[in-house]
Amino acid sequence: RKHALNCHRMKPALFSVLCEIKEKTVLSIRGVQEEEPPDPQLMRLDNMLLAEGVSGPEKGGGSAAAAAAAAASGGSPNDNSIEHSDYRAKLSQIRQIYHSELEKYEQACSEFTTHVMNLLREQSRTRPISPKEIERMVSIIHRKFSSIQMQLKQSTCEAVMILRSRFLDARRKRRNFSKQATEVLNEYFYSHLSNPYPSEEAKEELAKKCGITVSQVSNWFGNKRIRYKKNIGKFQEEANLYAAKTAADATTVVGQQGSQANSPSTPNSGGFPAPCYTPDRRIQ
DNA sequence: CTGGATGATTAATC
DNA sequence: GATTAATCATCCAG
Repeated sequence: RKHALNCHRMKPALFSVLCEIKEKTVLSIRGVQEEEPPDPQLMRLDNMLLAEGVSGPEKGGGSAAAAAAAAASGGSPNDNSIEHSDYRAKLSQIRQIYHSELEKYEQACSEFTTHVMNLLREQSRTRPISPKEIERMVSIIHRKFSSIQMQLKQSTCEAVMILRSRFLDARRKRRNFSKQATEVLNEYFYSHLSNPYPSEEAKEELAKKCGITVSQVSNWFGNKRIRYKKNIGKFQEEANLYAAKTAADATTVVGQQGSQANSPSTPNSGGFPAPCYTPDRRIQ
């Protein structure tokens, strides 16, 4: 009977009528909000992944990328190249997982889609299913899968953020300055105890001499000032040591005027907000 | 392992 | 923008 029905000469006409009715009654009701604007959240995630180089174009082989990055940061031979390579290794790991997952999803999606399409096409022989409806079904499937993809993107973003905070946050890979660097910094600090605020030029000078950055010099002085002020007693010994050191230097290079009142025997007990406020105001 | 030292970050302040 | 004060995260000597 089925076969007889399918072969009936009125069947195509009947089919199209049934499809039309169905479209009018069911599809038109739900098909109102068909077009949704691109999700801003998804766009944000996409942009971030792109910026991090996770979802972007394949940037050559791993070694080539490493070489390029090394050349890009080749200006200063800092020892953070190891950390960077570690960071990039982890990042590429994330990237790999992301891409394989994405591919898996895409494959599953297309598989599922073709499966559903075949099923619907098969059923359309006995049931009124218009091509439009199949199309709709496909778009529904795609939307579902893209929401899954968004979850993947979200979790990938999270992983990248965690990685960043672990590697790029310098606090986590703190190295103490070299002995001579702290020597130089302390020397400056204790010889300018009445006004331990190096100018920009002085900071650059110190940075160069210590092999650190200007902001590191600023950090050091910020920490030193506050910690000295907080417990002057604890730094007394150090103060005497460096006062003696600079005094020795002054004796070797004769001709130093004593405007600073450097008294090694009686160290300044008042601290640097000294009673004798020495205005060394610099122009900004 | 633990506590102090230390470099870096952050919120508040000027 | 610079500095302070508090805090974080790590280092390191004991």
